[in-house]
Parts: sequence; C-alpha cells; structure tokens
Amino acid sequence: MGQLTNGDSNDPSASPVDDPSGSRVTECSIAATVDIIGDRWSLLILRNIFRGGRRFSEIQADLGVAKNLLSDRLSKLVDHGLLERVQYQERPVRYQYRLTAKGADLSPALIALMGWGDRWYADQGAPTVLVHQECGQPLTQVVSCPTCDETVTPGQIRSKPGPGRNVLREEL
Amino acid sequence: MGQLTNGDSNDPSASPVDDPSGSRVTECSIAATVDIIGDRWSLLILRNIFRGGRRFSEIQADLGVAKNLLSDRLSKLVDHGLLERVQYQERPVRYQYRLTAKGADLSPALIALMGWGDRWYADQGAPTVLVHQECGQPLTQVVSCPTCDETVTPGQIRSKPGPGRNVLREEL
DNA sequence: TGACCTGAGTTTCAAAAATAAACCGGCTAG
DNA sequence: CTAGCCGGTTTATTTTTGAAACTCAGGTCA
Repeated sequence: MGQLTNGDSNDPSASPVDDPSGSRVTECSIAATVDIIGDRWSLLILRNIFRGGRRFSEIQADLGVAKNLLSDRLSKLVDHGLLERVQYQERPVRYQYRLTAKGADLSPALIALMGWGDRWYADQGAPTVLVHQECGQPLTQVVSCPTCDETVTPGQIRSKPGPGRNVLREEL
Repeated sequence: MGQLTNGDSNDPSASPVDDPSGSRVTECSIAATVDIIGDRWSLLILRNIFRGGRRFSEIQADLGVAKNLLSDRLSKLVDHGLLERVQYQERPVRYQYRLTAKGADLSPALIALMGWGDRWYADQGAPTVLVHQECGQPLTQVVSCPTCDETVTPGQIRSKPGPGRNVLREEL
C-alpha cells in the first residue's frame, strides 16, 4: 500500500485539487489517457496491432468486435495519432493500420496490464511471456531511480505536484 | 516499433491463435485485465483511491461520475477483489474503500498510463510526478532483464507463447 | 421538538453507445 | 456469370450511461 499517495493517506477529509474548469483531464495524465483508450476495445485493438494483426478483417475476426465499432475505434485512434492507415497494395486496394511512435509508446502500459492479468488470472501460467531478445529469458517491468541508479519498490514511490499542475492546457 | 511482436511483423497474412472456445480472454492477459478495468471509470476510481480519496462522496465529487455508476463500479471492483469496503466509524456509520493487494498491484499499469499521458499530452509539464522517497528525484518505469541484469529497450523485447497458452482457464 | 444537513447510496427515465445483422462497391477467382 | 473477400456503412434493437429525484440513517442548530 501507499503507492502513488501523498502521505496524508489516512486523512479522510483531504480534499482533491479544485478544478473550476470542470475538466479533470487537466489535472491528471491518467484521466487524459483514459479519455483516449479507456473503452472496451481500443486497448485490445492496439494489442492486436502490436502483435502484427494490422488488417481490418483480421482484427475484426480475432476480437469479434462489431464492424461499425471497429471502424469507429480505428478512426478515432488514427485521429488521435496512435495509428496510421496506409494502403499497402493496389489491385485489390488493401489497407493496414500501423502504430505511430505515439501508439507504440503505449507498450509499457500494455505490458503492465498484461503483467497484472498474468499475476492474478493466469493460474495455468501466462499465455504470453515477454523475453529478452539477447538471452531469451523472461523480462520484468520495474520502476527505477535514475539518480540513485537502483530499482524502487512500490512503497518507496511518492508523488508530488509537477510543473503542469493548475496550468491551463490548450488541447483536450 | 516491433515491441510485443513475434518477429513476423511484416506478414499481413499471419493468423492469430485459434480459440475455438470463443473466449478470447483465455488467450490474453490484456483481455482479462481490460475485462475488469476497461471502462471509462474504473481506472479513475482506482487512481483516486491510490491518491487517498477513499470515501464514496469524495470520489463522486472529484470525478463527477453519476452516483449510480460509481456505486456499480465500486461493487464490481469489490466483487473482483480489487477493493474492500470497510466501515471506519459508527455513529454515523461511514464506509471507505481500500485497495487490496490485488488492487494495489495495478499501480504499475497506472504509472504506465500516467507516463504516456505525460509524454503526449502534458505540454506544460506533468501535473504529477513520481519521486523516489529516499532522494526526491523523479522516477522512470523500465523493462529490465533479471538474467542479464540490464535495462531493455522496446526493440529488444520479444514475445513468445507461455505455459498458459491454450490451457482451459477455470475462471472468467 | 422540528427544520435542515451530510453520507451513501437506490430508483427512475431519457439520451447515448454498443451490438447484430443486412447491405454495398470494388475487385478477383473459377 | 456467379460467388467470395475486403473494408467498410446503414439500420434496427438492446444495453449502458448520465442526470435528477428520492430514500434512509443519523447528526446539528435553536
């Protein structure tokens, strides 16, 4: 326990930061992120594309998602700059969706979500393991302190307001 | 690019794993996880509780979520074992929601999602930064290889089927 | 004692989103 | 010529959301 908290964890009257604009997004990058990929399908679509399933019909068949929804989610992911839609052949004309740098940068989040599912639901062992290309051995995701050059346990993590706190954000 | 893929990233005909049961969840821990926290509110609720906002009204006021939805999400999170509802005073009787070990174990995922939002949407700087308790300096989340004892870049990550692949799962 | 307040929900109902199924147009294989 | 695949769109139906009202147990003020 205690991770991500501010120290006053036991004070039930601790009040959240005021946000007169009504847009909580400005105060929290988790909220900003959930706004974009926080629905039932977006993360799974991205996962499929990470795995190499780039075509509409391929994703649709694997996920079983309704086509109109897949169409909508893909457009939104393209609009938000996580994916790009590229034609990879003509005659017949075919498209594929590819991760942009922004989309690929979600990999730590997917790794973390996969790890949690592995730890709590994969009683027969993980369906998929991530391994080091060089040695083939399983990898782990950790939080580390570049200053102290050491791995940090959850209990050693504290959070504090950053430079973007209470600054009016232009986008979103 | 190339993270989480299987090497055959450029073959658009690569077919996904067959799953005759129809339940994709068995084949992917990301799917199992998204099944539980993949909606617009659950992650935000957990974030609030991580930050120390444990009471119903507190979460409701901060998130602006409808009370019936908050009630529903909290019950589901309790049912799934991520939270526990404990009475912390009588007269008047008051409850708070606390993270279980399972719930607290989502912190790497929240950290990753926060990091992504910070990198792509916090143009004025991160609203919140995580720092090392010991030195007060900012932390980073990385993937590391315990075997080689070194930090691994996304491009050095490969995935392969684990022991749980194609095994019938009891739960979910 | 009565009027009103707070916390933690539940009920109700309209609006929005998801789902399933049918349809479409370009192309190609038989 | 017919059938089928790909990458979608359209159209109904069902489910989920969201907002507001209501409940209920207790406390507070006077």
